[in-house]
Amino acid sequence: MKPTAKQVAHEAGVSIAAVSRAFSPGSSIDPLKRQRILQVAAQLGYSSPARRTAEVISAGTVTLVAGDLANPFYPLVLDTLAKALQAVGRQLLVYAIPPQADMDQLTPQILAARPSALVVTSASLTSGMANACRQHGIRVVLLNRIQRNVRVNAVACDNHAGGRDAALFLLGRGRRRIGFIGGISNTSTHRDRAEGFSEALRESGHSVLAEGNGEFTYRGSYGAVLSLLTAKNRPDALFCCNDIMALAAIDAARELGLSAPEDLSIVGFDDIPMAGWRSYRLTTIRQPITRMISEVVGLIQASNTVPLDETTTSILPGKLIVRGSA
Amino acid sequence: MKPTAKQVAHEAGVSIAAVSRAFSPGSSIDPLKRQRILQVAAQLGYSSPARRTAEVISAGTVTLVAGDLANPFYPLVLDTLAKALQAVGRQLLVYAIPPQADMDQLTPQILAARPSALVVTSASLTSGMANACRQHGIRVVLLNRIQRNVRVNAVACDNHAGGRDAALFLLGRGRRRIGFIGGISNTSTHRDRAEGFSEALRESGHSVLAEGNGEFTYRGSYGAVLSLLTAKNRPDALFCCNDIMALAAIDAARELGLSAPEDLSIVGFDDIPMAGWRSYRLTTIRQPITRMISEVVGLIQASNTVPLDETTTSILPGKLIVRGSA
DNA sequence: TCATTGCGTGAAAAAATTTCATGGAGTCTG
DNA sequence: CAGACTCCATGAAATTTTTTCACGCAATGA
Repeated sequence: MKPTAKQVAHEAGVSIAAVSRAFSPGSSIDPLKRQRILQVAAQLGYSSPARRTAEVISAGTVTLVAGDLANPFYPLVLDTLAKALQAVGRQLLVYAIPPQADMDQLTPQILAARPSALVVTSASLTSGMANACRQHGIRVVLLNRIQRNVRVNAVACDNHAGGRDAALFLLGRGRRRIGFIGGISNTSTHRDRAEGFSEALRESGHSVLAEGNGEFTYRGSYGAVLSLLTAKNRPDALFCCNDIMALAAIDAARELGLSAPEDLSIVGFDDIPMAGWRSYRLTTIRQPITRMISEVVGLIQASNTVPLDETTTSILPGKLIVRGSA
Repeated sequence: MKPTAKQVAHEAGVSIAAVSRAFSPGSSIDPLKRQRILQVAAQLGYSSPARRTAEVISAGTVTLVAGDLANPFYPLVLDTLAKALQAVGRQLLVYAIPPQADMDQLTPQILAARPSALVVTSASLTSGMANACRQHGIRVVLLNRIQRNVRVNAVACDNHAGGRDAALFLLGRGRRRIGFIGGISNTSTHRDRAEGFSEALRESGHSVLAEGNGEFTYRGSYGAVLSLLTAKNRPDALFCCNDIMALAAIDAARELGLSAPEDLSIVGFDDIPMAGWRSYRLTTIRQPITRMISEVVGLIQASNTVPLDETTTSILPGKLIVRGSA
């Protein structure tokens, strides 16, 4: 009836001991053999007792690998995700990793906990990690990160269109000397927003006047904007790759006695709570967090019906929220 | 040499099967008997394989039960804690629970994951939970929460002294019509800060002019401050129980054409990153997050040497950071 | 009062893990 | 380059643990 290690051993042509070892992390066994055994075991639906315990422990838990919690957008994501999972009877575990840390170092730990799914918002998912997850039957969802070289699920805001919208809006406001404050250049959020933005400008016969690197932080953006605004050919508009950088831009402008929207227009991206605060009234592209999280939860919940290697990419439209800053 | 279930069974006067069952969650066994077996097992240093697996899984992991992630102070805590734990080779798991959710519902899930320690920053720890943790050998540290009815470790900023400092500072600035914007009244952070504040005023022969309830949120505070500032006897100073409420106070004042520090002084509590932003320059009491987290990590690391029922309460001094708002 | 149901229990069967002895691949050493 | 040595993977067997099974006891309901 219930599959046993003996059956798996027979099927895989190895000893029972080998099967046991395949399921005990850290025991001495050829990785290839382990892989073969685990595959056979998966086919027969076999789990070792230890594995079953682990499954019970982690039943219904989802692991979030989050970086850059200094950006208020991500606590917001964390909060929303936690609540959404709660609503479907699941729990959220968070690995908060420092921005520069290597995700591969975390891999064993994350896999050992056997989450039913992995949601990644940190910088990058290595393909090694992705493969390891596939092998262990862990569904992976990239949130607000698109990675073309790896076959995983992804949910993101339409960053490209958002960038376009920002450009068209600024042009519509009559701005022509338009600057751009970027984040970290090898992230998809930066790349897509930047591309959409400059593409739309180009199509309208314009181009990006000046560029600064704000590193996705307040401080980074503040400095970058100060130098952009004190340069010879001062921009009359700035599109910032995320909201904290846009808020920093407003503050940097104020430092120079300039104010938005009179002296320059400023547009952000994310729509974090502070964007609506009275001292900023930031015009920004709102990411549809609730819908994004719904998608993520949907993908996770589909675990039972949809095969693991059938991956989906959801690109949800953002929305331009016009407030006072542009 | 290594203790076995047989020995435990003999010692406890039960069958081997019973020992096995005691270690499998959800199996049919008298809770009292389970408890007795677990106790004997602990004495002999026995763990079932399943339990050992669980221990490996959760080795070095600390669970953070966090509420109110909308207050940027807590993501900051989360971030700092994650990095501190990383530095000592541990990992951080976060249960993000909605502010109003019942922690007792989470208890089984949290205990099943067998974290080596539990850090709680959410509203309240029930004594049932605390007892369950003690029984399972899980060290509990309350962070920024003091609870006198439960014997657990606690690390917090000296909220009482912080409240006093705020009061004395405002008096020193010549303010006399001093208002207070509170958070949620049954939290120790609210209570201690409010008490320290009004106590210091009283000792100097003054008193709190008016009180508003900001519910620890921007929106709540904004409304409360608006009504306080449009009332007959307008305060010339406000002490807000945390920083987002203080930032809301500055914004509400601006809405009425008033500005800090000219028309009124505003002091916050926490020193979140936004407090230093140019548009606010909030004078506030800085919580020593790094030191607090060090203490927390120290308490967790002491697991091996210090007995579980020896609890410590660390109250660390905050520091008044004078910026522009008062 | 008497089924009936559900739960806890130990003995025994079944299953899994660990130990042990072995052999082969790689590596250092003379 | 041979020989000794180490390291690690491996299956058989011993050991340990889990699960099944049958039973007994208490609570529930007709």
